[in-house]
Amino acid sequence: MSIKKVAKLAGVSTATVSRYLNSPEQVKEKTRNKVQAAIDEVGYAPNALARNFRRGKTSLIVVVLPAIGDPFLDKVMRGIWRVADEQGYSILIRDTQSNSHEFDEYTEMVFSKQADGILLLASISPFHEAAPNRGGERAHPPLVLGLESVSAELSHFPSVRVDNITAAADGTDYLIQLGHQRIGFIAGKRDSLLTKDREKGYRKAMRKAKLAISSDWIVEGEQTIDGARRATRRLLELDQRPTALFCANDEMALGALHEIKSAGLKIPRDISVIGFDDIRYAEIADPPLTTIAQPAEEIGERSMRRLCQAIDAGDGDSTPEIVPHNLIVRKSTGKAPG
Amino acid sequence: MSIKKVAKLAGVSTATVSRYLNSPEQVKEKTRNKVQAAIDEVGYAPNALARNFRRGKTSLIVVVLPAIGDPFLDKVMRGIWRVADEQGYSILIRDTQSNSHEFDEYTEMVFSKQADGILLLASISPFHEAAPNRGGERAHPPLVLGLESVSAELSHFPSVRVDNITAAADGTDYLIQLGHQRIGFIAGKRDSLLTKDREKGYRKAMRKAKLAISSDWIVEGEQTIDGARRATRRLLELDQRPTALFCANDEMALGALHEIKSAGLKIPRDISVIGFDDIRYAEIADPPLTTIAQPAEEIGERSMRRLCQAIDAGDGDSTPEIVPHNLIVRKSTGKAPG
DNA sequence: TTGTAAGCGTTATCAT
DNA sequence: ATGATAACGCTTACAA
Repeated sequence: MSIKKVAKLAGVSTATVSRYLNSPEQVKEKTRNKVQAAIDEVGYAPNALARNFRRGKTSLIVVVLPAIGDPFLDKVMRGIWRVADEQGYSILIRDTQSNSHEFDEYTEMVFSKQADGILLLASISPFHEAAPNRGGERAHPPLVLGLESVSAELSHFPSVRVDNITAAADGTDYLIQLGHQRIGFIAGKRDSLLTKDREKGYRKAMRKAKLAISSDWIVEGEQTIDGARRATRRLLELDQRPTALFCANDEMALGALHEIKSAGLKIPRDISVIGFDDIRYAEIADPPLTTIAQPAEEIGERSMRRLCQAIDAGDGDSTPEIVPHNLIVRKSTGKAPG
Repeated sequence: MSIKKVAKLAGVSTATVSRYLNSPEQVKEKTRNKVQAAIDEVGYAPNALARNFRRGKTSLIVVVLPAIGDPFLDKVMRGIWRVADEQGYSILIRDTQSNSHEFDEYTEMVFSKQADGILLLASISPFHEAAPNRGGERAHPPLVLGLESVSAELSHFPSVRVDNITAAADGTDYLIQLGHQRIGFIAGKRDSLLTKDREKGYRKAMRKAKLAISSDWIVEGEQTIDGARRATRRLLELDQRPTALFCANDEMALGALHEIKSAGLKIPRDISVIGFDDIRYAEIADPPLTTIAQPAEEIGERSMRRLCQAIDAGDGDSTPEIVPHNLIVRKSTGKAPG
C-alpha cells in the first residue's frame, strides 16, 4: 500500500507515480516535483517483489559453480558482474559442493520463477529424468554454459569457453618439445567434462608424437589440492616415474608441486609441472608455475551476455563461442632429465 | 493463472490447492491425490514470485564479501549455505570489489524487498549520509557482521568473529618468544576494520614486551598478493630490516614469502613470516606458513543463524559472538637470527 | 474438510 | 498528461 500513500500525498493517481518511477519523461515537470516530494517525505522505496511479480521477471540469475573461493572463478565472476550490473540482474550463487549436482534442481528454479536464467560454470548431471511436461511452456530454460565443454544432452545450449582439447594438446606439445616422453596427467573428477577434454588433448598430443601412454600415468586428482597430492604420490612411486606432469588445473598443480618437493625432488630438474588456468597463485608458486591461461573475465562477460540474449530473445543460436588460450611459460618446466 | 488451472482440473478450489502445497495434512487424502494428479498433468510449479510477494518475503539473503574467489571465504560460505538451505534461503552475493562500498546500497536492498537480510563479511563505509526517513519502518534492516570487527556506527548489529586483537597479539607474542625484536606488520587496506584490529593486537603485544615499533615497519599491503609484495620489498630495503613479518592475512603472507625468497633470503633463517586465516594454500606454501586459524565454517554458520533470528524475531540482543582462534605453527617461523 | 473472496503493490490498458 | 481500474498468482480469514 505504498505507491498509494505517495499518490495520495502528492495528490495524483497511483498510475502517475508509477509512470514517474518508470518513465519520468512522460510526466509533466510540475507533477514530477510533487511526486518526488511525496516520495522523500514518506521515505518510499518501490517494492521490488511486487514489481517483479507484476512483470513476471525475477531479475535474478543463478550462477552454478563448483566451489566459491576458487581463485579462477574470481576473474570469471568479475566479468559476469559487470554485465549483470549493466543489465539490472543480481546474481544468485549455488555451488555444487554444498548443493546438489542435479540439472533439474537448477532448471526448476527458472520454472518456479526464482530466477530468470542459469549460468552453468560447473559440471552437473544433466537431465536426471526426462523433463516433465511443462504445460506447453518451453522445456529449455535460458541457460548458458561457461567454461565447461558440452555433453550431448547440453549441446542445445550456447557455451563460451576455450578449446580445452587444443589447449591441453598445446601444453603437452610444449613438454614433448622439451624432450619429455613419460608425461603424467592428473585429471579432475570423473564427471567433469572440462578435465575430460583436457585429458583428450593430452592424449591427442601424445598420440601425434607417437608416445605411448601407460595407464598408470593418468590419475584422478579430484580437483583439490589434497587429491592432487595423493595422485602425485602415486605417480612418484612408479618404477618408471614420469619426467613431466600435466595437471588439469592450477589448483591441482599447486598440490603436485608441494608433493614433489616434499619427496626431495627438484622442479624442473627432476620433474616438470604444468597447470591450467593461470590463477593468481601460479605466479608466486615455488617455482613459478608454467600454465595455460584462459581469458577468464572475458569468458564471464561473454557468457553473461549470451544469457541475457537467451532471456530476452527467446533463444538465438547456440554455436559455442571459443575464446583464445595462451601458454605461459614460467620456471616449473624444463628440459627432460638425462 | 496457474493454481487456478490446477484447481479446475482437480475439481477443487484454489484454496485447497494452496493448502495442499503448504500444509498437506489439512487436506483429505483423497483430495490430495486428485490435486497431485492435476499438478503432474499440467506440470505445475508454484510461482515463487507470487508467493514471496504475497508473503512479503524474498527468501533471499545478501552476502557482502570483499571478493569472490577468496579461499578463506570458501569455508565461511559453506557454513552459511548449510543454514541457508535448512532455512529456505537463497544467497545473493555482492562483492565490494566490483560493486560499491556503500552501506546504504545494501540496506536499500532490504527496504526495497530485494532481500530479507544482510550478512556483511566485508568492510564498507557505514551510513554514508543520515538514513532517510523510512516512513516509520525500522531504520535498521536485519544485518549481521561476520568476520569484521565493529565500528561505532555498526555496533548495534550482532557480529560473529574471532577476537582479532587477541589473536594478533598471540601471533606477535609467539614471534617475540622466538627472540624477534624487529617485527614488521603488513596491514590491509585503510578502511578494513578487521586488519586494523589485527594491527592493534600486534601493537599491544609489542608494547607489552616493551619493544619499540618503528613506523617504517607497518606498511599497507592492500589485501592482495601484489600489494603485499610491494610492501615486503619496502620492508626489505630498510637499513635495519625486520627479522619477522606479521601479515594481516594469509593471502598477503603468500606474497611476502615469494618476495622474500626472490630477494635471495631464506625463510625462516633470515626472516620469519606469520599469516592469518589458515587458507588451504598456507599448508602447501614453501615453506609451509605459520598462521592463525579461524573456525571459518562455524563463523559462517553462526552468523547465518543470527541473521535468521534477526529476520524472524525482530532483533534480539546484539552482543558479539566470539569464536576461538588457534595458532598453527609451521615452518615459516623460527628463531631470530644471530 | 473445503469453498469464497479479499487483498498484497505494482503495472498497463483504456479512457478522459 | 493524467486517472480509474483490472490483472498478475498466491495466501488466508471467514463461511459453510
